[in-house]
Amino acid sequence: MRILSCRTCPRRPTCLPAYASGECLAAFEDSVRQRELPEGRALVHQDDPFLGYYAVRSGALKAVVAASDGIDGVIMFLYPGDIAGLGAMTHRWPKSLVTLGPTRLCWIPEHAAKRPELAGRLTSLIEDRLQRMYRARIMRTSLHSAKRLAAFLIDAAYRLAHAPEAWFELPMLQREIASYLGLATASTNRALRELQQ
Amino acid sequence: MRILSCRTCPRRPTCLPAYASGECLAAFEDSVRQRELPEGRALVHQDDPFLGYYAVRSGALKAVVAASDGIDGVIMFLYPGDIAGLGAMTHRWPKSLVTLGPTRLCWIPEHAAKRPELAGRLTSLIEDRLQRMYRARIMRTSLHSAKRLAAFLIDAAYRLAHAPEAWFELPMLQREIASYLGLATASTNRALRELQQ
DNA sequence: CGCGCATTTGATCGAAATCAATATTAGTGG
DNA sequence: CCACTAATATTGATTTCGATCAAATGCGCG
Repeated sequence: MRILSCRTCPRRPTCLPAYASGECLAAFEDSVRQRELPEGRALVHQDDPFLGYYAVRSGALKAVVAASDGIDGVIMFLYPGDIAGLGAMTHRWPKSLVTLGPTRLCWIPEHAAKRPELAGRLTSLIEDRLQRMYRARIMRTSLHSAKRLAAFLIDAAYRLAHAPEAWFELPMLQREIASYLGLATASTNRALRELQQ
Repeated sequence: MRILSCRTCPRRPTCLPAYASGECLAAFEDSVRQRELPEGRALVHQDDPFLGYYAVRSGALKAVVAASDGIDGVIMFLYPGDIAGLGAMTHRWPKSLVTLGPTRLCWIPEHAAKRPELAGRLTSLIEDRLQRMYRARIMRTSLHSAKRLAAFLIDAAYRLAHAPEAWFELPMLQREIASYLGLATASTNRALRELQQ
């Protein structure tokens, strides 16, 4: 009996085997391994050797980089449906990944992702990521704190609220949002309550 | 007689066919087309359909995006050896590309870049781009104006000064640097002369 | 309960935006 | 080759935003 099934996985549309089927999908499923982590654990550390991708099934993670001068910053958040490792495969992990809560993941070994049938899909996932970074970049350089935060929240809502609920929970701390947005925690807080009116 | 030869191209190490040889390289060369543009021309416009990559042989370009509210910003600069289109291929060009001076390019049609022998190379180019964006992102959120400008200049020097000269020319205007760094033109200017001492 | 951590809030300060005015450069046509 | 023009660069004065510092409040947990 197979513990894990991509066939029935609700996140398949955003995952690597989105369009895979038949033999290819079966082989893929067999090489994927599930993993579960509690809050505050490092899934990978910066400069760890890259061995495979991780697909987020539930929970969330932050990507943290330590800059040269000791400043460390949150450069992105990974939500369910996201794939970690898209910028790492050639060499090493460029950032650490830390869980923001209990998190379930699928580990996709590199050889499974590199199947020729999936090459196009992998490329398009990386491109999507690149485009998302472009958009995030504009928002971060051209908007002031309140609007910047608003843009962050809209993005988070879009990616976190899978059910069309009227509310959703943010898995990260305000200080982590602040680091991500390049603001002080105090400013972030003020912007937040300003938006709450 | 072949007008264009990747074999002898000094930029091949950073280009798509870096490690290609023999038959593959010959076929690649045959499908590439050269193109030359004067200053201030748009190579592609935002949302144009994507038909292929462009490798910069000489000159430079800026990548400009028009945000929703009319603000347009310079997202990146392309220097000789860079490849344009790494974030576009699935759909459309996410940004406009405008020459900053007379610029020579190689157009690489999509089918040529998608040759299976080059798949790995293409992926690693996209990853390099992604990593560069990560690094640029840290620098932009964690540094103040003078250091931010310094980081930009170091990057530009590294990518522009192919001959180990003691100086090099920046192909873009100060206002474009300002847009790229998310500063006012006045602040950029002040930071520049502060660095000049 | 009390400790540690996160959030909230206030007061102050500084960096950079903005506004505004010149200087410099480049480009154009006479 | 020289006005004339437009665009860019430079510089100063002022203001605004957000960082920083500091203190208080709230909260979860052993």
